[in-house]
Amino acid sequence: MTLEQLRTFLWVARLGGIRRAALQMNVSQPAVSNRIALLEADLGTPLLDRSRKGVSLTKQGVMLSNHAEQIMQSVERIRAEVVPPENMTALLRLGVAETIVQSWLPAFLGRLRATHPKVTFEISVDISRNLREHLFERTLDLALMMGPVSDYSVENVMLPQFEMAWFRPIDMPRPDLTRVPVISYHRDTRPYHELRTELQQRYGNGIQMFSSSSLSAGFEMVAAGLGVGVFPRTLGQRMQPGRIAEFDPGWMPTPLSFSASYIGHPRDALAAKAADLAREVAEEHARLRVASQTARQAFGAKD
Amino acid sequence: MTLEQLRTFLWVARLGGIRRAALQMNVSQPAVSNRIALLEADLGTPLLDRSRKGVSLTKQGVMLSNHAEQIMQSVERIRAEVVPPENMTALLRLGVAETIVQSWLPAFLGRLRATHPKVTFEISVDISRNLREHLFERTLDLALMMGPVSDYSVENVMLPQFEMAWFRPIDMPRPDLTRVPVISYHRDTRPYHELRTELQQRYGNGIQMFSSSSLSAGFEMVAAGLGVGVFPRTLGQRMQPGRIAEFDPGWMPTPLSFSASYIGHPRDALAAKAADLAREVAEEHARLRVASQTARQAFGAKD
DNA sequence: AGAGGTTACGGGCAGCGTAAGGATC
DNA sequence: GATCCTTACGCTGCCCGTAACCTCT
Repeated sequence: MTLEQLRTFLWVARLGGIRRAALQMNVSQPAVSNRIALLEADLGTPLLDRSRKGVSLTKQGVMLSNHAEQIMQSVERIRAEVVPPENMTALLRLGVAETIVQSWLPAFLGRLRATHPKVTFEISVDISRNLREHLFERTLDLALMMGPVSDYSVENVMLPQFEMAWFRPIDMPRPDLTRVPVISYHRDTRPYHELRTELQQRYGNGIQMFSSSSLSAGFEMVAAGLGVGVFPRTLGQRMQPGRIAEFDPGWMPTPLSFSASYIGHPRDALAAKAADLAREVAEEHARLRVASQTARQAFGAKD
Repeated sequence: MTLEQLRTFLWVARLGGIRRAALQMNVSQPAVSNRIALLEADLGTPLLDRSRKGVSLTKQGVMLSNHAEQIMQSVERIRAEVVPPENMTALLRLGVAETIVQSWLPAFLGRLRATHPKVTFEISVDISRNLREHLFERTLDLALMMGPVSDYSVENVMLPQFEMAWFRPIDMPRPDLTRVPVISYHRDTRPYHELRTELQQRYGNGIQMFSSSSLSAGFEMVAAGLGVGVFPRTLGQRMQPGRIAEFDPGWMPTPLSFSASYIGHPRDALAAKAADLAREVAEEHARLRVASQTARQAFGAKD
């Protein structure tokens, strides 16, 4: 019996197929077949029922999987507790929503890199819907996205919310929402849809909306006078300083709720640690923003 | 990280030396060295402190050993619960006191062989003192011996006691203990010493004792008229039928207490199972003996 | 026919034992 | 110098991937 055999067996059990496990583990399908065969020979009992399409566990297979899960949990704990963070060598496939990229992602990566210098990153920026999908496909280890993901298999660490604000071009003092386009997030995102619903309720169907999958492009459009924007307040403070200004049409969209989400089963200790660090950094960032915002408001009042 | 590395690490930790672990595991000493080195490289942290004679665990080593113990416990449970007994292939090094050999060992081996046909035995018959020693040296997996062994590392399953009885040659109606030798167990056993002390207290130093490391030889000596014997009652009933008889000099030695003892750490599931089976068989055997003895007494009374 | 699993087979490399080389008492 | 561990170095054998084969729907 080897850990590799047990790990392989668990993937076969979880995914319900040798083929799928092989794909997941980046090895050939016969290799997986062989590992299972060796494990069965070692234990002297069949573990898989190969009668139907794919495979299912035998009674012994079920018992084994329980104990094997325990073992893998202990292994994870070893990797998390015994290995000093600065010697952790791993790959963290990180999915990030653009709002995060534009706010505290650099700070987060810096901190993570400082404590875990040997961990390599693979960062993909995408809309939360796709990130969630990749998380389920297990092609992402951790997603910093609009959340939480309400699925039993996913662990969510809640992050500070982002308050939304209206932005106008600096030379458009009193925008009329029924006449200028409203620019916001990508069409397939939740804030876009909430905004659209709200706008329709308030102003009817005449509202024109532009969506941008790039936040900086969205801000650029506002700055260029193409329309008004609905974006997180903290982003507006630095994306186009001097070219845009906040305004208040009388109502605000609901704040954006974010989470650091990762698959809980099998648990990835690094992802869990990184998620906690993300919360830490994000909360610091939120405090700083509030402080600087207060300062700015104070300054603005004087101005 | 492999199970073999963890298992090796635990032996090194337990025995406090790479050399000792290698000896225990029947591999070369550099092989153990290398396994530890690989494990340390994998975890990116030293696990052993090699400054002094032998080795001691670092802080990380202690943490690892806790988790590794957990893992090995799970592995043991797999071997015990998932593997069907009839497919268990293992070596059970069994140490047996001769009293057991002469009473229920055959029945025990038969039952064990029936439930665990693929387990091979290595049986050594010796006096309990030596069996205990070999248990500590880990050259025995299970000892059926006079017990219990009062050491924190040893698990004891208590077995039925053996009542002692006095035996005389059939043609020596009223033996005089001050004039005929008393024959019993080997000189280095507890019953021999208890008997000797008791005899000295009752009859003074004039008593002559013969000891035999072989029970059948002891009985043979009694049958041949060399002296009287003190042996378990149930054995006398069949060792020399017709040539010896019980008699009562007015007092009886204390019964012999037996146990099935095995090392509890690391736990050997097969040894534990076998110990339970031993208790079962021994208790059945005791019940049968009592029954046949009652029958015989009834017959004797009629005779 | 195609999806999913097993068997067959050559090749690479992980890990073993032997033997020699430090370090520490 | 004795004891204990590490390093060096061939060699074996395990396990992988490729390819062909089997077996269901």
